[in-house]
Amino acid sequence: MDTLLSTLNSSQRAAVEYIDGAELVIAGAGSGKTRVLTYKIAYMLSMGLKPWSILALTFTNKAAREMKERIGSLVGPDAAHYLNMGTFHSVFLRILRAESEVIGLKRNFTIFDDADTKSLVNSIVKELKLDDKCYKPSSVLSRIGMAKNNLITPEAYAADGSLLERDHRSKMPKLCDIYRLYVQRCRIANAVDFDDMLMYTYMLFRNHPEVCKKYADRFKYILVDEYQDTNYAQQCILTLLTRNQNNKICVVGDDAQSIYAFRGANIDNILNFQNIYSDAKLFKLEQNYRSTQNIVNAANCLISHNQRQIQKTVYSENPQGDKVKVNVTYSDREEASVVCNEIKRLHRREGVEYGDCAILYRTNAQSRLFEDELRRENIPYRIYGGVSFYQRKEIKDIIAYFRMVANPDDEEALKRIINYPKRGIGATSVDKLIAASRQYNVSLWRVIDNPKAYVEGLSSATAKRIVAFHDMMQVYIDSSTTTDVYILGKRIIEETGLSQEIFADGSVDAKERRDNVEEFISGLHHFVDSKREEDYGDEVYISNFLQEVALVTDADKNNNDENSANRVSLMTIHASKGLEFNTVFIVGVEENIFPSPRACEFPRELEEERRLFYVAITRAEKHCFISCAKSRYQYGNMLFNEPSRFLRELDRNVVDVNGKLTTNRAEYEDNMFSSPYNRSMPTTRDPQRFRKIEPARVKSFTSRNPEYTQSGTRYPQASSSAASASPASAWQASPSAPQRLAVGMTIEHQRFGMGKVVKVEGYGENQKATVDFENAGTKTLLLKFARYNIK
DNA sequence: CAAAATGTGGTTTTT
DNA sequence: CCACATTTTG
Repeated sequence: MDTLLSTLNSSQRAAVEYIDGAELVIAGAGSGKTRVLTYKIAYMLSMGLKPWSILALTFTNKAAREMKERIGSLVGPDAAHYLNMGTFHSVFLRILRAESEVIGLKRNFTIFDDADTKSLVNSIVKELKLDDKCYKPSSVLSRIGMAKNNLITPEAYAADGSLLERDHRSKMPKLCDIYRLYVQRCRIANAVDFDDMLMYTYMLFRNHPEVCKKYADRFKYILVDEYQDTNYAQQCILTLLTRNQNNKICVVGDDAQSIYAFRGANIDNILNFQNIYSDAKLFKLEQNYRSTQNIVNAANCLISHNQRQIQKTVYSENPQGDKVKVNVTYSDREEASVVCNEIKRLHRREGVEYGDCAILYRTNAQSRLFEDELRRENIPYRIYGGVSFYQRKEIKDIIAYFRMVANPDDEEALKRIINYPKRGIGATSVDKLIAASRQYNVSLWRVIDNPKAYVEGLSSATAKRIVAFHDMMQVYIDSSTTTDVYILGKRIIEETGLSQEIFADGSVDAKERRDNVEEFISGLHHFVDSKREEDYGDEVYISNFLQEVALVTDADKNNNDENSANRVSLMTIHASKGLEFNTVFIVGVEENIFPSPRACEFPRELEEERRLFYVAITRAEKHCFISCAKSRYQYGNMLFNEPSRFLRELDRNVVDVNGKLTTNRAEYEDNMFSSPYNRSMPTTRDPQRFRKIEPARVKSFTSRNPEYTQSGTRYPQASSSAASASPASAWQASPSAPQRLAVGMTIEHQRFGMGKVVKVEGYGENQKATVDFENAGTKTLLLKFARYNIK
């Protein structure tokens, strides 16, 4: 242990060795924060603390896993295995599961993800007959989320005048009603959302002191990483577990890197920590080991413009290094080109690997131009962010089946799959079922158990199909506690027709989806295997799988495989938190982008943007390039943004500026047409646009004018006999055909080509056929409209 | 039912 | 411009 400690500097060591009480560690960027945390835990273990009495809370699962590994390599894997380590959400979810009865949930409750909560809000808004223009799910959910993060129940919300007034002002006076219903629906569905995990934990501990005591007795020492990004609910839970119980707490963070206020994080938690824990000892880690002096100085210079912060002096004893370079370009395309050229130059002349470079931007939409340019230049790159694996439709469909098996009351899951794959339960029927579920205040699952009893005027054919669906799911539910998730999962995918749906479609587009499903199934296998190993041979059921999968995200994936090796990284600044790169490009540093326009109204939010910029700069080890463009396309039209105010805050002693930090449109236009870059660069954009002629408007006129576009080529279906000369008429107009169509026939479809009829159902208007096409996969056609010939 | 056309709206994001 | 939802069309 002593040799371990001797590798730390004096302040790091002091922070590690203090284990007598509340502790606040302010860890400047690149100051070895993770090292301090891991060594501290190792130190506590060496002092005789039991691993299971330590609780370490992190921001991401990945951080928890890595820390556990590092501690394992310090003190041996056995002790590390017994540490309680994870995100707030994963740790508290486990507790909620164990104590579910106390808070009135069934143990098998499921978790609503973003799509579920959005869909739930949409249906509530519709039910209350509110205007969905005013009540956009995103804004409704953000209000509900804020309420939950601040531990405000629907009742408290309805009683809070200032909240109501605010909702009134923003044209959402019924928000508290939506909130109340939202909570009610979640409970009926036996489901929790992400914010509930914190709020329910708080309620559990506050309302049931004996339960709180039980966990407080278990967690003698609590460590919290990234404390600057915790919210009020998290802080309150910690208070219940520590201050009132005399447990030790150590929080680590950097107020200058608090960048998640938009989702509830409260920087006051770290700023006021010593008010809550008056005896808390403060440690500051101020030596930066990551970056050159110039980079550290530039970052310090920037952040000094913030008022609300804890005083500290971050310094570096690394080489001075190059000055941070600021480059003003004329256009967004030029910016991309300049960045790529610089990457190529560094690669050729200074031996900087592609994998050492990162391009950081404020919003995901900015990645496009860089992507294009990197591809054109054959520079390998990797984009972080975007749609994650578990967000893909095909994967979510499978998981919806799993969720329903684990928790049949899960209404969002049920709605998703009751008619997918198609089983003849249309939207109208589903609406009736849902209405009945509201009317009788029972879950949808109860209703579909006996639909005729709840719903008037349901055709018996439909009722039969609904019951068939119910019974099919019931079989899976019955085997879900005896059959492991891999076996049952495969059965579900095959028997419900999901695999048909995905694998029958031979098109190129579907390839990726098929691959995803394959990957998912092999992931299931892997999950079962590794879980068995971990838990010494226990069976692994669907519920076990769901419990973990709900909290897994792409950011947790290890990106160290050869696939991502040595590629330029592209990501938002938010996603770059905690990472470091030899060379960093911070792009699009312009007013209206960075800071974003919404942030400019309030000083608090502006300070957060500045911290975000601080995070970006401090990712860099050796080289930091900042750029902004004087013109840029956004939403299809040209913008002329000023360079960001943050750039003017950077002292010229540490920053080299290439170009002027002011601009206006006239100046832009002068330069645009004289710049050699813009003349030599072939561009798809018509320079005429700069002269304010709107070619788009001309185009839209033609496409919106049916007489112009379509005269002579299209005829209404009803008069198709009159159109016998047109090419389309070579295809049989349907109405005469359906009676003659039967299973086993081969037809030639106008668009899909040759195919074999595998199913015919319905009568008259609604008759439809399922056809297995040679090249286009299996399709269901409504015969009223289909154009085909019988062969 | 499925594809095409039209309309709309648009930070950051992890759990 | 682009992704998504809704409407129209065959």
